[in-house]
Amino acid sequence: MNHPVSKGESRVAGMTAKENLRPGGRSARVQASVHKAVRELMAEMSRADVTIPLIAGKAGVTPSTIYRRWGDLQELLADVAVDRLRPDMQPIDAGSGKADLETWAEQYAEEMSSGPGREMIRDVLAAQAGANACKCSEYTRQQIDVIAERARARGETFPDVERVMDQVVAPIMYRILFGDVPATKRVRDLVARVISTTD
Amino acid sequence: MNHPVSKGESRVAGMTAKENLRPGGRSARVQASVHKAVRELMAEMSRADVTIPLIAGKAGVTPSTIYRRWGDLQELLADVAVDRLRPDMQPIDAGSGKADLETWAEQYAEEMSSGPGREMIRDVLAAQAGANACKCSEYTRQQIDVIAERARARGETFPDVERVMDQVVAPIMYRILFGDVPATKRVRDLVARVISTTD
DNA sequence: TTCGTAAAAGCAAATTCTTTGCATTAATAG
DNA sequence: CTATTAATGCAAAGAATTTGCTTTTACGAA
Repeated sequence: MNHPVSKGESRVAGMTAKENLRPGGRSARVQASVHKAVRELMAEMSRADVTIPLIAGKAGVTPSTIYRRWGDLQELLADVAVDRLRPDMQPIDAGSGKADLETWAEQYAEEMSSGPGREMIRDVLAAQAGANACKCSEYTRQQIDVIAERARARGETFPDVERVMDQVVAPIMYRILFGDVPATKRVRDLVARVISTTD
Repeated sequence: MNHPVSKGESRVAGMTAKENLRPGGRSARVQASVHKAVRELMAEMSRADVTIPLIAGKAGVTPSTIYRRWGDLQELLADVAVDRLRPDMQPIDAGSGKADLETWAEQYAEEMSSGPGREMIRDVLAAQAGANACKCSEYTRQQIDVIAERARARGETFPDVERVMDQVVAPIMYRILFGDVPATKRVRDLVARVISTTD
């Protein structure tokens, strides 16, 4: 009922010490091994069968360490999921703002509607801490921002980022979350509409 | 790992028996008392403190009954949440399709972004069974359908229901889920746009 | 470097939740 | 009314969670 829980990093510190030169302090090492254990376990078994004692065993820490740092399984899974949802590359340059957005949106829809994608989103949204969810939409916003900047640099008009969030990202995510899997055609239509109604 | 779980009603049956004339069979009674217990407990304490043994005690059943019927707390909470998310009335008639939609959307945004609203949505989405989430968007679709039919009966043009889902409902829900609370003005703008771009 | 301090981790016992087999009760069909 | 099937109660066994206390580790200061 009262977790010290400092989420993610606990203090990546300056580390003047002898050993420990590489990554971070002990906290960082524990976090890394726990995250790794979670990813591996999620890959080899059903999410319903992953438990904290299991994770702890695989990560080489005690369960109480995990309970104290993350509070419960939900929060830990959300923490790991957010990590995995961070884009690992810039949006592909397809020649024009519209093509860029189309390419990006199709990939986004595909990744997010995949089995693992849905699970990660669920994990993020299921957690109490809303911060993780915020981070996710922030990642998305940044990607779109890159596309928008690129378009403007080319001298094209491009809709406001928030407009894109409302008219492209939101519908895709809504349908993924509430049952439908958005078809490619639908995604293209969303992009076409937001581009064509750009003020 | 292997729940008989027949979700909701198990068979509201014909009940020829002497007693039991009113609601349904034993199953229905148990479901009702468990749902009631959940609602009451959620009202009087933090969601994190609500446990199955607690619910069972308040509902006058044994924990194993709940485990066998619902599988786990998540599923039970989702089941209760869906119930509470079912609209209890038709959308208000505000004179025109646009006004109807505006009125409905503002109320929807307010209810869903409230504390209890967010919790219910989270509960629904966190559950494994996707059926509950589907039901939710189905409720919404039906409400909009009523508004659309009314508008057409008046001879107005009104956007396709799926367009409204994409351009009004989805953005509202996305922002609620991923951090923002949509302001009234934003909701009005969404409605204005979907109405003004009706083919 | 060495020492002191504070945060984090280990350990283990106590508690609470979850699962399961078996007995019992209730609802339905015949 | 009786047989059958499904659902619940009960209680023991198994896991997970919580917690107090000890030990380790990282970091700052002397």
